[in-house]
Amino acid sequence: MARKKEYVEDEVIEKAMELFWRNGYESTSVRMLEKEMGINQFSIYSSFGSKEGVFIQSLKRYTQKVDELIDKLAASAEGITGIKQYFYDFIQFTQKSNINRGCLIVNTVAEMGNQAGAAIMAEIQKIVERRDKVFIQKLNQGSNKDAETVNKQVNFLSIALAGLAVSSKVLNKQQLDDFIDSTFEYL
Amino acid sequence: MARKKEYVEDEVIEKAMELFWRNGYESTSVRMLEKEMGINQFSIYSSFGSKEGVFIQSLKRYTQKVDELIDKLAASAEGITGIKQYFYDFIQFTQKSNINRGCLIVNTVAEMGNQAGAAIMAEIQKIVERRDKVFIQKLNQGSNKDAETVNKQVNFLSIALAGLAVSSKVLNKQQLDDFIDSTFEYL
DNA sequence: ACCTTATCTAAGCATCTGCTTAGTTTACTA
DNA sequence: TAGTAAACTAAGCAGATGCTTAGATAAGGT
Repeated sequence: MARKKEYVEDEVIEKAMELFWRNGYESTSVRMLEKEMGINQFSIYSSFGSKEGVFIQSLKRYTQKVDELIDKLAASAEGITGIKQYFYDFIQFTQKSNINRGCLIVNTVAEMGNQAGAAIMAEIQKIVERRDKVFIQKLNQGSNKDAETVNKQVNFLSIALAGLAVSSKVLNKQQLDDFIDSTFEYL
Repeated sequence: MARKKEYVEDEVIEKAMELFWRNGYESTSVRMLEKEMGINQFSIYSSFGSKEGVFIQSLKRYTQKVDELIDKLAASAEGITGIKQYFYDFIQFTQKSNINRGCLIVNTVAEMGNQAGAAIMAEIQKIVERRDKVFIQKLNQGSNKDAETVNKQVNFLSIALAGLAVSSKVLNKQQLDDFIDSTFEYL
């Protein structure tokens, strides 16, 4: 009946994600996407509708990757030590291939703040909520803190992780590791 | 002999700074600067050379403002409590006028990472070094920790502050205050 | 083999980007 | 009051921006 797509959408989104991750949303042009994804602008628009559409799919792909890290934490027998390991895993995840790209989610918050479109906001909240849920679970493991305390600890870890993500763009590994050490010293 | 400028450079830079602070470097166009600064593009280029030139001057103006907060801390009799107050002062400083603009320095790091031009990098390092110096001084106040401990604490505070700055774009005051509480709980 | 339908290429759209330049206006000196 | 030098206005530059569209190409059912 009709012609077949010459590309797999998941594969080209992976490449788009890398580009947005490195450059941010605004600094990534459709021409750059075209080159990196290896498909024509027509195909980009017919598959994803708009530049923002490509970005949202990239965010979804990104959250899938972060989900794997969260899965590992959730499956771990450790409590707080497991969360600490998540921190280490996370900075390793962001620094693959010698480029200081930070975290796509944190980068996006920094770039768009609360002016981000609803679909983007939704994607960000989704990953944050899932992560916080597992953090809470791990913080409760083998102790009986009240909900308020745990809540405050999750809040602390969340903002600490954001700091780590931005800072990873300019600081060295030692400084990041030291920060993680300090963060978990009294937790 | 010649005509007078109809604007004061410091005054128009103040407005440029506000714009960069809200929107970031890339998302701020020369046309937007023209409107906000209230002067023609010719004047912008004759006074500051380029868009980057305007940005660098904006950074300098920003660091002057942050310097006032650091001055207050340096003048304070308090040690660690003084640093905690600096954290509160800082989030208040970023949130003037109900816009969640975060911190211009942290925003710039998030946007450009280590790809920032030398002049921009220099300006960022200048303010960070000055702040860290005062932090160290305050951490040493009334205690005899070894240099390594203090160094690690400054590193911790620096990254925590970055986290606070990004997070201030999407979190509420209670969450930010709770984070500050947690940060200084065991320091 | 032919027709339908989706996918491809590549050129094009209006608008915006950072920056420049020709020509006018202003202020001060001589 | 005439001359000079800087600062103004506003039009314009080439190239980039996000997105669209006309026409060629290919895959399958009949």
